[in-house]
This record gives sequence, structure tokens and C-alpha cells, in this order.
Amino acid sequence: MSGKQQFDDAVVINGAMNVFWQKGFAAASIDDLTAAMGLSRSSLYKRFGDKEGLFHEVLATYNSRVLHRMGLVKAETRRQEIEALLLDFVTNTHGSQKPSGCMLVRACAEITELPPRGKAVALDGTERQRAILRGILNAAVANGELRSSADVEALAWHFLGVLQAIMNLPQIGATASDLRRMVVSAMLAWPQAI
Amino acid sequence: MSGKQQFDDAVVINGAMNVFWQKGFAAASIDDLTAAMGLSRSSLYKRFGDKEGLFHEVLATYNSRVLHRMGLVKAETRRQEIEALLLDFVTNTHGSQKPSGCMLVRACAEITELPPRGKAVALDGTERQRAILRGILNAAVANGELRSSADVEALAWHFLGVLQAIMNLPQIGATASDLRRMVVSAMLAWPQAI
DNA sequence: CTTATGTTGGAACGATCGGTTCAAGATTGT
DNA sequence: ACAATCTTGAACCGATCGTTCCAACATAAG
Repeated sequence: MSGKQQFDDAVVINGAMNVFWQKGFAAASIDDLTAAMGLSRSSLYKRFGDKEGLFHEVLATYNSRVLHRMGLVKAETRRQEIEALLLDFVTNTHGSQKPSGCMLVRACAEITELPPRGKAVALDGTERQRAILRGILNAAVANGELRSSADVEALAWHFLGVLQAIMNLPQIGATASDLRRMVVSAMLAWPQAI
Repeated sequence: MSGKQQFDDAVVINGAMNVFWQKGFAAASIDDLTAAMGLSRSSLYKRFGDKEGLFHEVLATYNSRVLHRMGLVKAETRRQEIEALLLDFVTNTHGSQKPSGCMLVRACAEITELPPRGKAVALDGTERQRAILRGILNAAVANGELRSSADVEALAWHFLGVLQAIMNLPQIGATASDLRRMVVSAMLAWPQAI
């Protein structure tokens, strides 16, 4: 007997990710997906159950990559850490071979139409992004880099909004230079005085 | 002979707007639209040609309403004008009977899949929103409220990003209070010194 | 009333959708 | 070689999609 799966999970998930990334959930057809995954219809359903199961696994993978990337950023000050995090997504979004925009932001745009598990993983992803930002801000308060009266929740929402803008605005004409200068403006929201 | 249309354009467009607003372009079916418009399939096609023609007209109407609302805001200083504009969309988005989110932002999320005319009117809408913001900022420079070295383009992108965040973040859990406090943070991007 | 136009509901079109099934071929361990 | 498993391609299902067409009805001007 020989029981091993002959295709690579990471490869087929990557293929499906490109499709969902560009088309969203509803508009991505099974034929689109099989073509991009290099996998037969039968194997897709055997491995992932149905379209929603595939979407769930793909978006979870996408989320973990983005969150991992966010966690990698380190800098001397928390302020520089947030700024570096934002700028990282400017440069790594522009000029990539990947689809434009952000799969997670796109999923949130159609969140009311997503099936339950898809909706859950989308909400979880944004919640964890915000948790990372909140964590940095709280560390800054503990550090003394930020006065304790600072509105950490509001700042976390602000920087999450900026992050999503960085992903979205290129689709409506923003250049990398536009975004980098936008980040400079957005960082002014960081309270100056201690 | 009697040549007048017996239904009200504004009414049927409003009905279609609610559907496109909530479901986007692709996921909105003709049956969804006719039901919400109170119009027969035949009349829809006679009046609007096809689904794309209807979408085009609906989004154009939506855009003109949003732009009109943006143009109404007046305040003593340009800074207060921007802030009032942002806060206006916080309160008028929350607690409304209208669908959540923003039809235009949603259209931009699926912009790569939109038919040509739909894509064009979506890009035009965001461009004109940004033009309004840029106009206020340029007026501030002319006024002396903003130093002439200020990066007006970057600030316009920034506030457009905040505006879109105000429309989107409620769908992932942001409350009206969160958004109002976020606006306070975002407004700090306005350069302080003259 | 007659005539012209607006409107309707339903039937029908071909196409595509997500999902299931199955027989044939490819692969791997023993 | 054998046997077990993976994979494939294609056929097929019922449902829905956007779109077209048409006969029946409503409306209003002449």
C-alpha cells in the first residue's frame, strides 16, 4: 500500500490564492480554481470538501503569512516599528507579481455574502492584525514611548485603516511614492509629546 | 399617442442601489434587482439596456450623492472642514437603514472584474472625491492655513484612505465611537505649524 | 372608440454555476 | 508481479445566470 498525497498542498493553495485574491469568493469559479491550482476537479473536492472549505483554508494561509510578516518587523522605537510595518507593505505590494489589492480586504468587502466559515476567518484575520497593532501601542505605553492617556484603541483602528488603504489605493491610481508620503502623514497621528 | 414613462427613475434606481450596495455587481442577480426596484424584467432591460447599463447609472447616481454631501460641508477653517466631512460620514453611515459599507468602495474592491463602463465610473468617483479633498487642502495653502511646503497630494491620499476606512471598518466591528476617536487621531496628520 | 405606447408576467434561450460520480491510468510500497 | 491508493478527465446533475421575446393588459391622447 502507498497512501501519500501526490501533489503539494502549498502549491495548490498558492494557485487558489491567486484566483480568490483577484476575483473574490463568489466570482471565482471551480474551473478558474482547478486551472490555477493545476489540480483536477475530483482531487479538489476530495482534498477540500467544497468551495467554501478551499476558501477557508486559503484565506487562513493568507492571514498567517500577512500576520507573520507583520510580526517580523523590528525597530528601535515602537513608532519606527509601526512606520516600518506600513512601509513594508508599500514596497512589497507594489511591483510584485502577485495580484493587486489584498485578499483579506477584498474578503471583508464582500463579507456579508460570504459563507459562515469564510466570514469567520476573515473577521479573525482583521482582528488579529488589529491585535498586533494594539500590542505594539501597548508596548509603547509600557515603554514610556507613549503617554498612558493615549487612545490606544483609536490609534489601532487608525493604523489598521492606513494599512488597508495601502493595499487598496494602488488599485485606484496611487503610486508607491504617493503611499510612502501618505505613511509619513499618517504617522503624525502618533502623539508627539510624552 | 402617449409617450411618458410610468415609473419613477429615482425610485427604481434607489431600489437597484440597495442591491448593488449590499451585493456588489457580479453577485447581484437580475431577479434581486427587479424585486428591489419593483420593476418587471422587461422594463428593466428596455430602460437600462443591460445589467452593466443599470450599474453604471446607479453608481453614477451614488457618486453624485456622495460628492454632493462632501461639497455641503462648511466650517471656519479648512482643517475643521475636513474633520467635519469625515465625521459626517461616521454619523451618517452608522445607524442608517441603508446597507453597510460603501457602494463605491465595494466597486473598487472588485474593480478588476467590473465591465468597462462600470470600472470607469468607479474610478471617476474616487478621483473626484480625492479632487474635493485636494481642493480643500489647496485652499488651505492659499489661505495661509497650511504652509506651502505641505505635501498636498499625500494628505489628499491620506484623508481619502481615512474616508474609505470610515466606510469599511464598521463591517469588521468598529463602533461609531471607535471611528470618531479614529478621526481625531487621523486629523493629527494635518501639519501643525505654519 | 381607436390607436399608440408603456408595462407586465412568463416562457424560453444558451451558458455557466457548484457539486457528484465513475471508470481508466499513474504511482508507489511490498 | 501484485495490490492499494492517488489522480485524472469527462460525463452528468439540478440550479441559476443574463438576456430575449411575445402575447396580454393598462394607460392616455386623438
